[in-house]
Amino acid sequence: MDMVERRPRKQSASRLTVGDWTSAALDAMARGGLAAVAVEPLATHLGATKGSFYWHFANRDALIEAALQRWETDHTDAVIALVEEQADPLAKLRTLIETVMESTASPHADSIELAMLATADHPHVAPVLARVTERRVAYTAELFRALGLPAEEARYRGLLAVTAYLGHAQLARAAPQVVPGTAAERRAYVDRIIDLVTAS
Amino acid sequence: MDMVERRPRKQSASRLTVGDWTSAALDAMARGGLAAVAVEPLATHLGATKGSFYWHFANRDALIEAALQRWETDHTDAVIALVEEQADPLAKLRTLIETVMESTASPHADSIELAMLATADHPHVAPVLARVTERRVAYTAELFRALGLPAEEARYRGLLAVTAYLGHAQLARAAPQVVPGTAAERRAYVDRIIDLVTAS
DNA sequence: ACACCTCCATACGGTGGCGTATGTTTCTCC
DNA sequence: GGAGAAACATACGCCACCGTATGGAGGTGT
Repeated sequence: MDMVERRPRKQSASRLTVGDWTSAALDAMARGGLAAVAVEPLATHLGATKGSFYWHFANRDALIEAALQRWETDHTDAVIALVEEQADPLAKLRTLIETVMESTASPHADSIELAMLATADHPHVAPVLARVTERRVAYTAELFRALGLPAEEARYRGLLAVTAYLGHAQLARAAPQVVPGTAAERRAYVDRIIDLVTAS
Repeated sequence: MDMVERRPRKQSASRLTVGDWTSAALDAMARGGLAAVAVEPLATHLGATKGSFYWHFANRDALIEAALQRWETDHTDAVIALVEEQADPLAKLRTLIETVMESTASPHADSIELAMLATADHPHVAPVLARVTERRVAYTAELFRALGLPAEEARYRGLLAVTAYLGHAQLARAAPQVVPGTAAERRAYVDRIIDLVTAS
């Protein structure tokens, strides 16, 4: 019943692993949302059939769970690692906001997150979103604390930063024409937000 | 082919109108998103059958279009009317932000909007969202202009305000535990956002 | 009171996806 | 090189929903 990977063996070219299915699931989610994570279309996309899938997973739900779990670990780790390369707290903060705002890291990941927000009520998605969001607020608040702000104020700033990020993501998708078009304008826009959030 | 209402007649109790169906569609959308706008479940919910529906509408798509159109007109009018009751621009701005942030107007409408954001890519939803968002940014920018800010700065502030609104809506849904819990805290939080956006 | 139009119910065929049952291939190991 | 397990393919029944076809009930005008 557990979905752990067996010992790798030789892994001949035309045989799928649990990882292949979860990757395909995340891809599908980035394109068409959680509803696009459907067994039969995925199988067709991978050049296989359902028979393969139901050997690796108990059902569609198990695939969703596996995909979300992998996204949660991969995604948060990647961003934090990128930010922690910076030395001082202010540089970290700027790097963090610039990264998530411009989605330099991965537009793919951004699509997945939008898809998750679009299905925030889903029993498997909700806890993941809750954890990731809480972690983001906490981490950003920590940066503000390192900048010398008191705990309450730092937490508040973290909340504001995450709010701005989420709002920007929604805005860019719901009405791309209102958001600054050129890279330079967008950069100025992000700078402005950073100034606002970091204003004493 | 046109879906205009016929002359009202007597309208016996157990007969459905186009308006009944669109209302039910918006209700369903508030509960389960666009996917919940399904003909047969709606018919059951209304105590009718598909036969009734397909007399009033050409297909499911026509119902979605009608529902979205009604939401667009009703919703935008309601908020603007409420705000325009205020006298000076600053009071208008505060009323606007407080209203949309606290969702005092209608939690029902808020659910519908979240559902629309969740389906922002849908061919019928996308243009509605684009228009509404643009109108919000423009209207808020107009308020800032009335406060004496230059056009470019006003537009930027309007963008920021809408961003904060959307982000807050997403945050409240994706991670309710991170957002201030008590009414007093929430009020302070909103006040703080207003200060930030209106800061010179 | 009869024909007529409006509104709706019933019944049907079609599609897409889920999950299962049961073969069939391919690898592994001895 | 043959047994057994692992990884698939095929075929099936099932459900939910869409859209159509057709008949029937209820108002409407004359």
